Amino acid sequence: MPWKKNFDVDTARDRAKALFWSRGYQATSMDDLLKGMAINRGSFYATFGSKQDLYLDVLRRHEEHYRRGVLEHLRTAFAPREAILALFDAVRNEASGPKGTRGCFLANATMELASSDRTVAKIARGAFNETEAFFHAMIVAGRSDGAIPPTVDPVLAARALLGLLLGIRVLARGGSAPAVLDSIVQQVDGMI
Amino acid sequence: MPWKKNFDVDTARDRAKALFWSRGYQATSMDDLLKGMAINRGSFYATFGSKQDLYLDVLRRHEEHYRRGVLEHLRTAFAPREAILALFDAVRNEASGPKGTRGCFLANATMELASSDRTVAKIARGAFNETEAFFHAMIVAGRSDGAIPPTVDPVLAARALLGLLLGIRVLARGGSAPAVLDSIVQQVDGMI
DNA sequence: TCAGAATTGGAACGAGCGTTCCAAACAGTC
DNA sequence: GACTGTTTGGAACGCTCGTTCCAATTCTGA
Repeated sequence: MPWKKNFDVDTARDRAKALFWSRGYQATSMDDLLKGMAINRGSFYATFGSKQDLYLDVLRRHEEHYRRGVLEHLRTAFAPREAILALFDAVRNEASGPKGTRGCFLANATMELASSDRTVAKIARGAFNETEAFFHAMIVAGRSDGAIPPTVDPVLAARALLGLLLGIRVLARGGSAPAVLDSIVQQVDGMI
Repeated sequence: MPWKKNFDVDTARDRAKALFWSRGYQATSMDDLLKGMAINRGSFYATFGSKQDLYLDVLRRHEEHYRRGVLEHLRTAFAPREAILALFDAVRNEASGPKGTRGCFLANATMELASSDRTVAKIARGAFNETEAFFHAMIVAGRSDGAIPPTVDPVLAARALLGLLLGIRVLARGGSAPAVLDSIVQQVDGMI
């Protein structure tokens, strides 16, 4: 029997994700990756295939585990209206923190690659749709339990919230003042 | 005295802008540029300095002439409330058209380069601030002329509108359905 | 008509890219 | 302790990148 790799695949992938997240796909070179992941070329190609394979793998995992997990957590841990506010709050806090200019992994991927890479475009579209569906479901439920006024149109509001969520990320990546992000979160509070 | 260039500098720059806009900075190679601009290396470097110089030049011109021009036009051609709606309408229409996936030049530049290039970050920040100021001024004026209810907070709403504007662009670049963009514009109508 | 000056086209460069390849190192099995 | 099959580290590859350089070309002013 062969021996096991002497590095942790998940750890290496997480480090790669951090690099892709803050620098983007093209601006992250193989040398950056190898140094950041603390492995070398042979191990990299044997384990992850190629730079592109790794990126898509990271993107898919982010999308299927991280993002969905967050929404699922919000769905179960909060009342509908509070789930929406908690999401915006979390994004605001993250954007105001040290890693703020990383923005949103999915939004970054969309802006950089969606117009040239169909796989990325497809993943992004799916993520946007699911997030919109999350907002929609929360608004419908919130109207039922009385926390959200019935004047709020679920379809319209859900899409507007999706737009605001992405907008916050762009502003964050551009280094906007936290006060601007605060205002948007406050506006969401008044909107639903 | 020397002779004149036998290509039009402005035309060439416009063509370069189109390329940068749809593909981004890094993904546009020198060969792409030379072919698209229909000039050759010597002329390029003699006229525009370098790829980076040209990009920053294009970005600055877009920012100082195009974007400011649009806002100025809206300011003078429409009543305050209608100016805001007209802006969103224009963005929606552009995003639904054939060039929709280009997104917003400024937003694209921010996402791709603001975290690594201070000049880009500075230009973007300025543009965002001016756009926010435009919304703020229109809301204040709209409240004065009665078109916008006094319950709308100028600061909060202006920032939310800025967020929505950028969000629309991200969704557009990701290839979202026009109906989603329509909904957001509709939501803006109800928001102010 | 000719000298002067800037443009033009294209060859060439060095650097960096992602990737391939392979000998050496190694863990587990017989 | 030799065999087996992977992993490992690093040299090397071919390609593309942005840029430089220069001889030929082209137009203007004298």
